[in-house]
Amino acid sequence: MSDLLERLRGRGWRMTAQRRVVAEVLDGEHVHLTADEVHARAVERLPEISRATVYNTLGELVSLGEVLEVSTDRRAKRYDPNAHQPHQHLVCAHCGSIRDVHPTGNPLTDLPATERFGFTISDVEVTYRGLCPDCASA
Amino acid sequence: MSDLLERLRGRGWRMTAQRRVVAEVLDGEHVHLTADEVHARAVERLPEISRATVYNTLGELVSLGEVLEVSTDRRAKRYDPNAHQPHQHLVCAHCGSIRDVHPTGNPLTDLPATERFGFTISDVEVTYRGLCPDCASA
DNA sequence: GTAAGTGCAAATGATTTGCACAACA
DNA sequence: TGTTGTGCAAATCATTTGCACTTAC
Repeated sequence: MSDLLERLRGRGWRMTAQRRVVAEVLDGEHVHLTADEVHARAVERLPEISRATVYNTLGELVSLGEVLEVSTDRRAKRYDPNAHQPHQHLVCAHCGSIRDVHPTGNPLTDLPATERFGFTISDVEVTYRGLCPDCASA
Repeated sequence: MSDLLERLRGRGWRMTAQRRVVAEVLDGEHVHLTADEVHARAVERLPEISRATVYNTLGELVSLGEVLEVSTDRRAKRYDPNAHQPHQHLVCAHCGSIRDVHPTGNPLTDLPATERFGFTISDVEVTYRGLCPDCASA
């Protein structure tokens, strides 16, 4: 419960029914949804919301830095509302589901200059891959 | 130069001109190509090769475990021929290019049982994000 | 000779876009 | 009231597929 809505309002984000619903669907989730899943849940609360609006809104939240875009495979991108706390991802190799896990004292692996090939590094991501309980038992 | 061709022949992979060219294009690369880039380079050597064949062949190399599929964003997947040595990736947030970097004694972060949420973990990936020299200077 | 690979073109799935209409500030 | 957001439908991009043809073994 990080009160995404609160933060957005504080930033002067123009509020509409559709935007509120999208933010509400995302807020506090630790299992990340695809744009289509967000749309499906949004429709439950606001039947006339369109897919395009959900895509636009998600894209906007990403550029505001309030939501992270996570792509793990060629399937749909997933949206992670926990852009604040540093965390890692657990990804199911079979169904593509993603959930957050929290840093366990992992040494923020640093890359020596000789291995940077001129890149300016701004972020390091750690992803654990495996099977989620549902896929493992199927 | 890991001689991908050698290994494939050794595994009894049915060889054709198209498959040879695809394997040759990938072999030894440390900067990873998209399917379309592989196709473009393959066409230079074998003008009549089709995109579908390149896709088929790449998919096959992936299921043989000889090539790794890397997806970092919603752009095209990229193919990494160094499925053997463990390594990490350096990704340009702007143009999407990817290159290998080699482990620098980083402790393969382990995830405690309490943070696994029932997942069976089989792999850990580390990705460095930033800007490549070209995009940084642009 | 025959199973397997290839090319083409059409199909698919996720996401984006153009544009007329509607609604927040 | 004017700028910004919304919905629809059509467009785009990467990738996959169906199917008749060709080829490695």
